[in-house]
Amino acid sequence: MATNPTAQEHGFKGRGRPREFDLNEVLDKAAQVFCERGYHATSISDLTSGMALASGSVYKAFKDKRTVFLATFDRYRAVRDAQLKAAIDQGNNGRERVQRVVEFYSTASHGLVGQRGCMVINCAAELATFDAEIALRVTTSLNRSEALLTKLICQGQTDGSIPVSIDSKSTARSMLCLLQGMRIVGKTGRSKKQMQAVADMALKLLI
Amino acid sequence: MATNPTAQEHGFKGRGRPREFDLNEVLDKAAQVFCERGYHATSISDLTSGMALASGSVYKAFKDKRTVFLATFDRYRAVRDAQLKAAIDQGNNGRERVQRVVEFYSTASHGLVGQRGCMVINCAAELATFDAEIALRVTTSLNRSEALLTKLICQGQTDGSIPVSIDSKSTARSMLCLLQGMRIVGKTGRSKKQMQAVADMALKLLI
DNA sequence: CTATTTAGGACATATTAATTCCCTAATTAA
DNA sequence: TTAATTAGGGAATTAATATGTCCTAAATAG
Repeated sequence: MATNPTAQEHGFKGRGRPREFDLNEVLDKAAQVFCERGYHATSISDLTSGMALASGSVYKAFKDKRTVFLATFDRYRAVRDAQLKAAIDQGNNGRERVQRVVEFYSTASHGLVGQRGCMVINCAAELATFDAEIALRVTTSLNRSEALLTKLICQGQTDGSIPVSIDSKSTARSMLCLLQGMRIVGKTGRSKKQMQAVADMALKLLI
Repeated sequence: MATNPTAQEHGFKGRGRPREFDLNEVLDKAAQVFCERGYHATSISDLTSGMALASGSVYKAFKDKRTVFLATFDRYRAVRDAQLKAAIDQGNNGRERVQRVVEFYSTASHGLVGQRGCMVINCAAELATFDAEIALRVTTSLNRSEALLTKLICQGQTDGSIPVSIDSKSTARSMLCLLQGMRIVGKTGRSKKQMQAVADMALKLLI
């Protein structure tokens, strides 16, 4: 019978009342709260209002606040990685793909989204010396970004769009620093034009 | 009459027992605690053990936790600015001075100090969308760093060590992003050699 | 319909952390 | 020496909040 459409979406099987909310949507809302307030300053009531869920429901879906956070972190990264991949796929060679990445970050580093900041970076700052498991996720995330950049640079060196004279690994790491820094500086209110100029400058690293 | 040497140091005047500890030393210790644990996760007892002061003494010297934090932040910046200035003064022209700045950051972005991270950046991440007064200080701090870089680049353009063809402002902003990013990435454990390579790459922005 | 399962939200509790308070000791001016 | 004053320390207080527990209503399979 499944008159509740959301129930079908989630592939609800057994009897009983099906879940009414979309888990991913809820996690996306949680990500906003965590980005704005950080981990420790976020209370359960901040989460329940942000997620539009009652506390009982939160505790039914997750063990505790930390579990909500970890799930939110993973979801945040999955969404961002998908967006980034879509942007990269629009580039026709290594250099253009790196360019797309840089543009992606400059877009994310201004205005309201820029002010909210990146959840990975915020975690690195707030929790890296605090929670080993979260630190590991942050490190993994940054390492993957660095590896992705290295791959794109190598592609460019193969297809001729990036000079083979540069060291792909060091360049990728420098690029990573620049990108992360953009998101930090972007929290303090820079204009779209200013961050675009930074993105253009970033490409100097590829020479 | 002033048998306690510390009393004289602090210019104690009236009658009564003089302060026994050095305020700056205490704030330096507090900076370590705040860097490692962030603002919200730092309890007063974390502070008292870190500062080697009892809670009563902390509240005699400061209004509340936030006041301790603001004083710590200001002290942190003063110390770091002095160190940075000393490094800059060793450069003989604009380019060399920028180089010193970049080296200063690469040194700070590895090992234990690197893992602890920069208090300004950690604050930007944790408190920028949370506490307006702290956000203002973070913004001011970053703006000053950007202005300093712009000044050094202009010096280089005047003394001929940096090409006049580059845009000093955009370059300074990009450099700022790269430097801040180094401190973020440095939190996740990079080697001295790796960060030095990034520092070398950073100079490509000056071409 | 009936049994079953889940959301929602109010209420209770227990922990943790910020702040206050008070007592003692130290220091100094007179 | 004495009175005044202030620092230091830590216990006590208070406030916040994370977490756990109900109960009711809703939805569903059989």
